[in-house]
Amino acid sequence: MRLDPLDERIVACLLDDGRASFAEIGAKVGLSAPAVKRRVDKLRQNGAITGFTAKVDPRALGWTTEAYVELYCQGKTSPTTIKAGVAKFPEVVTAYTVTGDADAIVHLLAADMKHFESVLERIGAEPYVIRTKSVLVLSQLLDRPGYASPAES
Amino acid sequence: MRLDPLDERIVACLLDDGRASFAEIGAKVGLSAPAVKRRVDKLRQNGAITGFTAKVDPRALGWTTEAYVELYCQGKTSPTTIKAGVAKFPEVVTAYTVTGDADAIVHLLAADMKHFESVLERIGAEPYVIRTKSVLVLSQLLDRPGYASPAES
DNA sequence: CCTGAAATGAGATCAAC
DNA sequence: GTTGATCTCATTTCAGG
Repeated sequence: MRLDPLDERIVACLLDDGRASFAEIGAKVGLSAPAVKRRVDKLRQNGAITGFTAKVDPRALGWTTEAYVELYCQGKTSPTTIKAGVAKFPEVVTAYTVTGDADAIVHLLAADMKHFESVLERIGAEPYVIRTKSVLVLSQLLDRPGYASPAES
Repeated sequence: MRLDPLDERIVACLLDDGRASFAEIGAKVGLSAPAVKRRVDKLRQNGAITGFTAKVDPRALGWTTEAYVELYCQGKTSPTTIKAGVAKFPEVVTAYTVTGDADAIVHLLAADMKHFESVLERIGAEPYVIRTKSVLVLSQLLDRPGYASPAES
C-alpha cells in the first residue's frame, strides 16, 4: 500500500484533530469535502486509519501512577500467552514483546502507588512470569498524537 | 475534579469511537444529544478530555521499526533540556522521565532499521546524553485506546 | 445545577457530472 | 476530481424539574 502525499496530509490533520470536518481538512489540503471523505473512507478500509479516539488526561480520570514493567518469562512462553495474561488487567495500556533481556514490556496506569503495587503483585503472580522490573514514570515530556509525519533519515 | 459515572461512560464511548455523534452516545448512556454535548464540552474545558485523534497503523504509514530507548544523561540534566532535545526528532512518539538507572525513556518509530540506527546515533550525539540503551519492539500485544475504565484494586 | 424539546445552521453524504 | 441537493447532526435557545 502506498500513501499519496495528499493522504499523508489528511492523516496528519486527523491526528491533530480527530473530529475535524471533511470541509476543514479539505481547506488545508486543497480538496473538496467529498474528495476528502472518499480518501478517508479508503484509508480506513485498507487499515491505514484503524479508528478514532479521544485523548484523555489520566490524572483527571484518577490515574496518578504510571509505570513501565519489564516481564521476564519462562523459557518458552508464547506471545499469545503473555497477551492473554496481561489483557486481563484493565490497568495495562500497552504491551509489547521486545528484544533484550526482558521478554515483554508492559505500560500501565494505576490510581496510586498502593494500587500499582497490587497490580504489580498480580502480574508477578502470573504462572509464566519469573520476575518483573519496574520503572516508574516521573513526568511525561512528550506525547505525539498517533504517529508523526514521515521523516527522511 | 470528580467524574460522574455518566461522564465516565461518555468518555468510554469517545475512547471507543472518537467521532461518535452526540446522539449516538446519548442513546448508549441514556441522555439527549445536547446533554451529552454539554458534558463533553465541560470535560474538554476542565482538561479531562484533551482532544481527539485518529488511530493509525504505523506499518501502513511506512514505519516498520519501533523501539524504546533509555537515555542516560549527565549529572544535572533538567527534564526541560531532555524534552527540548528529543522533541526535535519527529520519530519520537513519547518521552518520559523515569525512576531507576536511566533518566528518560523515549518511544520512537522509524521507517526501517537503517533509519532507526541513524536516529539513535543522532540522539546519542545530543550533548547531555552519556549513553543509550535500546529495546526493539518485536510485536505489539495490546494497545488500549486512551485509558481504560477506572479499576478498583 | 441539571435535563429535554424545538429551531436553525453547519456538515455528512449521495447523485450526477 | 467537482458541484449541487438532501439529510443528518451539531449547536443554540428556550422552558421545565
